[in-house]
Formats: sequence, C-alpha cells, structure tokens
Amino acid sequence: MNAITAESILEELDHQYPCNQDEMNFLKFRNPFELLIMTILSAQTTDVTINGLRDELFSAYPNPAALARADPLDVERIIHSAGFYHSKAKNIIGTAKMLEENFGGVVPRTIEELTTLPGVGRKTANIVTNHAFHEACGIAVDTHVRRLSKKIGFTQNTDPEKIEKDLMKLFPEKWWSKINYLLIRHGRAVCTAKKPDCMKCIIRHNCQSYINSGEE
DNA sequence: ATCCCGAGGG
DNA sequence: CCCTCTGGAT
Repeated sequence: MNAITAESILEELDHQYPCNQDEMNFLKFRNPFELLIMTILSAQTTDVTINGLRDELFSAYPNPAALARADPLDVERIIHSAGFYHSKAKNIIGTAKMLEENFGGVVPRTIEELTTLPGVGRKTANIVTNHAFHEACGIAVDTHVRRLSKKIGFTQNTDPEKIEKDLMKLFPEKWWSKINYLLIRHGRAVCTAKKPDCMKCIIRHNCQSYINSGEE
C-alpha cells in the first residue's frame, strides 16, 4: 500500500472517531508523571474506569517522592477498580522509587529508559513519549493496532516491533501519536476480532482483507 | 460466559 | 510460546 492511500485511511478514521470527553480527560494530564502512572494503570481496562480514580490517587501522591513511600495497601484500595490492582500497585510504587533513585525524580524521555521501569513495556513507553513529550519516538502497538494493521494492509508483519517500524515508514510523524487511538476505536466499534462488520466500515474499499474477500 | 485500550515471567 | 494477574463491559 502506498503512503498516500494509507494516510487517507487515517484521515477518514480521524473524522469518524473524534476524541470523546473521557479520552480528552485522560490525555489532559497535568504532568508527565501523572500520564506515566495513568498509562501503567490503563492496561487491560477502560479510560472511563481509570479516570474515576485519578483525583484521589494524585491528591494522595502528587509526585514520585510521595508515591515512592506509599503503603501498598493504600494504593491498592485507591486503584482497586482498575483491575490487576496487586501488580499495578507494586508497579507504580516501584516506578516511583526508580524515578527517584535512577532518574532524579524526573520521567525519562527515551523508550529505552522508560521500559526499564516496572510495568512499562514498549506500548506504554510509546504512549508516554507521544503524549507527554510530543517527541513521537515511536508508535504504540497494542493488540488492535497489530490486528488491524495487518488486515488493512499497512504491514505484512506480525511482530509488534516490526509493525512499529513499518508504520513509522508509512506515515508522517504527525500521525504517530494518533494511530493507536484511531485503530483501537475502529477495532472496538467496527472491525472486531470476532465479527468484523465490513458493511459499516468506512475504509473497507481500501482494506486489503475486504478487497481480498472478493466482494468488490 | 467471554473478552480485553499489556506486562512480566516460566 | 504459554501462563497469570483483575474488574468491567457486553
């Protein structure tokens, strides 16, 4: 697929899925520390759930130093509704401690540094660089991005890191921080893993999978 | 019942 | 590659 076609697909999705209030709230973090912690907590859960606990969490622990000395049981109680609360509490406290000890209390700016933090994988690290620093170091590849990228024809690879490289070559930087959001939305609303609703899909005429199914 | 807007570990 | 960790949405 050529770059012009690929970019026009994202433009259509961008028109179809404007940010709703909950997501705007999520991205309207007050500082990189909050975005980092919120992104760790967001794994396998919804933004709506996460947004409900942000005020209590950050009024109790406004900075890495405070979170580093938090009682794990207190943190678990606050973040309970996010799911995986035991490991997530351990991870965000561990991250706060590491920020204090290794990074002078400041959230690092590179993928390599960020992924050394507990609970921070490549996807989370990319979300942070994209939205906290607007440096667009890379593209956050989660299961939806992975599935749809191959299906639509943005890439032929299945390995997340290879997919990321392919997408970075295919799209200009201005899309890097948005691809994740757009493909997730489309992946949940229309192009689901189980039953993709191609007749509702506004980009089907450019979708490799749809074209190959022989319906046009 | 089943599936996840992941990461870590075996 | 496989498993586990959780609550919530559907």
